[in-house]
Amino acid sequence: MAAQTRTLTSIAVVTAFADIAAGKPSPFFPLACAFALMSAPLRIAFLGTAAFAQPCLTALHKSAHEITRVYTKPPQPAGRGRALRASVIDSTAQDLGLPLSHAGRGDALDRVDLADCDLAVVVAFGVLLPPGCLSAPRLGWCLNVHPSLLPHWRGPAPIERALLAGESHTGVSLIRLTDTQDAGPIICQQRRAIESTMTGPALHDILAQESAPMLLDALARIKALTFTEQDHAAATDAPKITSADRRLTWKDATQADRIIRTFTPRAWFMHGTERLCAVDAHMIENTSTHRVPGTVLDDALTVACARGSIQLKALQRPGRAPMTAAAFLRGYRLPPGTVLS
RNA sequence: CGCGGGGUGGAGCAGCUCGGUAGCUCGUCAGGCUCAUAACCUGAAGGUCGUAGGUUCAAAUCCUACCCCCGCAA
Repeated sequence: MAAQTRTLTSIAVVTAFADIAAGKPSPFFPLACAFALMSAPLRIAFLGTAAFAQPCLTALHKSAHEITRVYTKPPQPAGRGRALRASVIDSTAQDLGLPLSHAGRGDALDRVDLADCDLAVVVAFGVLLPPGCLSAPRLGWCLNVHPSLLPHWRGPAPIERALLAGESHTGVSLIRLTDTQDAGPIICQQRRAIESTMTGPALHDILAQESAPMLLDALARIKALTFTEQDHAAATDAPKITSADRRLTWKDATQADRIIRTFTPRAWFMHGTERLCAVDAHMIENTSTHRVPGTVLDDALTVACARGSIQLKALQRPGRAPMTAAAFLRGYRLPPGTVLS
């Protein structure tokens, strides 16, 4: 495939130039331009860690481009028991048989050598690249995939922040890396509507899937790409998610619904000393209950909020599996009048 | 060795501290009531109590090891 493309390009270009040199219009000229713009396969270094990066890595591997090396964060203590766990990209790269290096904070990052590739593609890497790396690839820059419509939601949690803010749209941006996080000039963006029932994990997967063809398309046009400076004045922040962000407050049913959808199944609240997770819910609009926010209103687990109310459809208590409200109530007392906090 | 919870008929749970006949809310099946029903009444089927050892006259319950599931925190 790579060889064929190169050969066709050569033939078209040579023929076109021969014609032009001979002083006659060439029918091959447009073809030559097309092939030249399409460009040959690239040698690419891939830097990624989180699951969001997986579709991009897989797509690159299937494409004509050559992945010179995959860089990912070293295995970190994670999960129960704090055993070392390899990143998603770590295991994916191994499955695909790609050359793999670990690069984390500090000196491990110095081992990132981008001089051997045409371009570095950075997706959900989780580590800021040292300034020296940014221009190291042969093309002189690094490409970053970011799951938001930059300059909105710069930072580590753009998907969640967009959903929590009740945005009607978000999307994926391809940018050139600069020394300021997520502030580089934009190559292209793809908008994506956020339906009222969208959940965080679903949106994450959708954007991850959609980013792969965007990336391939940009690589195919690599020599014709244009860079548009971000409107820095319009930038918004998407800080890391904390446990407090996932807690329900019963202030506003709309906001409670967003929190549950964004963080399902990890949105939580307290019942006495028990910490319960709200897995799924249905917002009930325009109901002014005048009850203490957090009060259970009926046998169907409708909970009063200061504004509106919300019905919990599925929940989970610590140590137990998630279950429907009906199943939950069979073994857990949560009668009307109970106040949750 | 980060902290912690759990595994009991098909579902969700109680029982374990203090060993002594398998319990609750449902579901399923059969029958009844009803114009009718997801409602109500009556009855029935269905369980090696995660696995393997140990202690004991006797283990869901106490002891040991192992398997599986989950929450927190990172």
